[in-house]
Amino acid sequence: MSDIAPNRFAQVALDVPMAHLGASLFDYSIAAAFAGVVAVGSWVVVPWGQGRRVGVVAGLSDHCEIDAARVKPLLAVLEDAPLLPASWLELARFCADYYHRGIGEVTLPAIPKLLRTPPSARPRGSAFARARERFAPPASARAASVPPELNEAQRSALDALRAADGFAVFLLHGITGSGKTEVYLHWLDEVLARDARCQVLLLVPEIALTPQLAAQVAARFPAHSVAVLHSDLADSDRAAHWLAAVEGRARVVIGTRLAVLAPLPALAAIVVDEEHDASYKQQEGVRYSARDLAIVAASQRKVPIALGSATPSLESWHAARRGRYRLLALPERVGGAQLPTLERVDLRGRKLRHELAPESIEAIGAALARGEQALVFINRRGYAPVLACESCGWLSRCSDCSAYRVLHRVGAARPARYRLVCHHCSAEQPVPRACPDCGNVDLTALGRGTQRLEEGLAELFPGHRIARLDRDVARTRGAAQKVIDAAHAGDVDILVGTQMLAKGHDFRRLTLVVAVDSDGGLFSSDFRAPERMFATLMQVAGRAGREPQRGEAAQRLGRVIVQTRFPDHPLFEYLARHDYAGFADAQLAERREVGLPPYRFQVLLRAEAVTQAEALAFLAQARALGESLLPSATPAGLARASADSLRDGAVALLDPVPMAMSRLAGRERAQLLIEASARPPLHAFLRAWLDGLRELRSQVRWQLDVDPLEI
DNA sequence: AGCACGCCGACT
DNA sequence: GTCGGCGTGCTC
Repeated sequence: MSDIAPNRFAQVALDVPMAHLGASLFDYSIAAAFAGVVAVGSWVVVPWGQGRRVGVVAGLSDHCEIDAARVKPLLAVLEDAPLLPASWLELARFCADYYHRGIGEVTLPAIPKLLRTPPSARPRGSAFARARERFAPPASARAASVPPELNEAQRSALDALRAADGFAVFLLHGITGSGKTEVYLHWLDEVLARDARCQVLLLVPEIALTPQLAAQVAARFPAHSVAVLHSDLADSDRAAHWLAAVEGRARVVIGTRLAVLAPLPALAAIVVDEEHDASYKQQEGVRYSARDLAIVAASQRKVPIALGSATPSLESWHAARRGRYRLLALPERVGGAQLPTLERVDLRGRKLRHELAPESIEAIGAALARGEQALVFINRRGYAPVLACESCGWLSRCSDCSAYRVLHRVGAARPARYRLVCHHCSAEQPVPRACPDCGNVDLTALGRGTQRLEEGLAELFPGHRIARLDRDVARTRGAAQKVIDAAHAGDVDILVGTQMLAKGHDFRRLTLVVAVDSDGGLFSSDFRAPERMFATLMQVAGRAGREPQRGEAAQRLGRVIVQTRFPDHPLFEYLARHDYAGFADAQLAERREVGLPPYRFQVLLRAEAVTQAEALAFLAQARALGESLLPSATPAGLARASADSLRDGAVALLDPVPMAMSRLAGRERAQLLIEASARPPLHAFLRAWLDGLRELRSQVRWQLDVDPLEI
């Protein structure tokens, strides 16, 4: 067996926060005692500086890269731990390469903390044994549920999915209420039945909002154990569910973006629900897109993947239009329900009461009179976005961010108590008794958020039950669910809230949706703002009038009122026609015209420092370095206009600029945009550039964001 | 990021 | 005479 020299060194992946160093693979020598035990995928304990750490063996070799004198020996192999599959290391390697981070920065954070603590630092006994013992799949909320009959469109989507052999990407475009979830569940059920050991992965944007989803899935798959993975789990539960997934004991894994990096040895199919949702993109550390990684995983594992949405991301829509993804359409609501009608209310020159136009107030009153529910949507939490002194012009600016502190009502005490809160750095302060600049005691709350709207609605509709749902309400464990349950039970007449209300809840008595301020995304400097706004409004609108109510032959038609100052904006035309495809195609045409994703690939180099000048100086230096690495055919000082005509394969570095939120938590931030028309030359450039940037040894903190969502 | 080692002010 | 300020440099 061994005419080959034995492997004497292990390349160990460690999570060492040395971004500027670049590497995260370290060589350790393997003592004879471990020679037969250590394999690629083993968990090992290694010395690190003064202490010890758990790492993952990513490679074995008979020689090492550094001075033999510096190499230290492996201290232990965790034999109780499951061998991490090669397929997982392959995905992690892709992730590390694509996002230009160390393999250890990708692999180790994907492992629950409890399982990667060096054994000596833990109480006696194995963390693995405890985690195995602890695993308890979510209890199904009700008895095994009977799958509902599928309609024709759902059946033909299911037919396409079940015919998939090997890797294929499906984009399931289903309007709100068209029963996408049923299609996934039927499909996954069939996949699980085909092979008694295989596993399926279901990714959702925010599991914390829908704890009932796990119960629903558990009820549909009573024969299979379900593991749930998201960041709100207690450490011990996270370890238990993760281990059950890795060891193949859990056959259904449902989770948020972090679940895409769970090692699933027998993966057979993936679903990404609400694939357009921005929360799939990690916004700190390794800034990966879980949706994109899920597609890579499916491709590497040669399994089918379904992306579902009523408003797909333009990236996915484009891929479907090009034929790279297979488009499956669910154009109708289940049960023959009609889509709501959409009306625009022109706010220009109107007298508003509590931010509501007379038409909106009248419509809410009419819905209430019929015993129906209304939803009032406003994407701004708190009481008022800013506190102002009208005599001297003082505004409640945050001392650490380029933003205003938002006036928040705190507690339920009477009279009301308030605080000023920064939504960016979370800094809080009491409301000043008088203007800090001029001493004026009459400070004015400008504008309205969810809390003030709730107050206004109580005044407009006395005697009606009003409930609010936003991130502030959801902060209390179980509170969001309580509001949702109350709404379902019919104990709420008017729901007020942010987009949190838009996600996936069916309120059967809800027939009216009022979007209070819909203009935020129309003229934003962020080119993705219209896409996000369209998706949010479409989703909120989709809450209205979904299914015929009990004892009713026909469904009551839902009604959506959009309050706007730009009623003629094309976005609303598409929205009124429920024409996602028209909107998406128009947006794509614009993006192609000006050279934006998905026609162009973008990467951001972000920098933060004590002063804006330092951050910009670093980026200027980085840019000069970058220009020197590019072929001379690319002229230095390329401006946006000429970047539009980026020739094939070229990479362009734009001017460093302060970020839109230039100051955050006391640090000044700036960024430099890199654009390219093809990925391979872009990534080749980035590799060379990053080597140079690390050499700069700058004191400025910097990071790369590949495929940034917010610019 | 930690946590060393390494040279200059106020204390038992 | 020491305890300790945080400046720079390393971790296979």
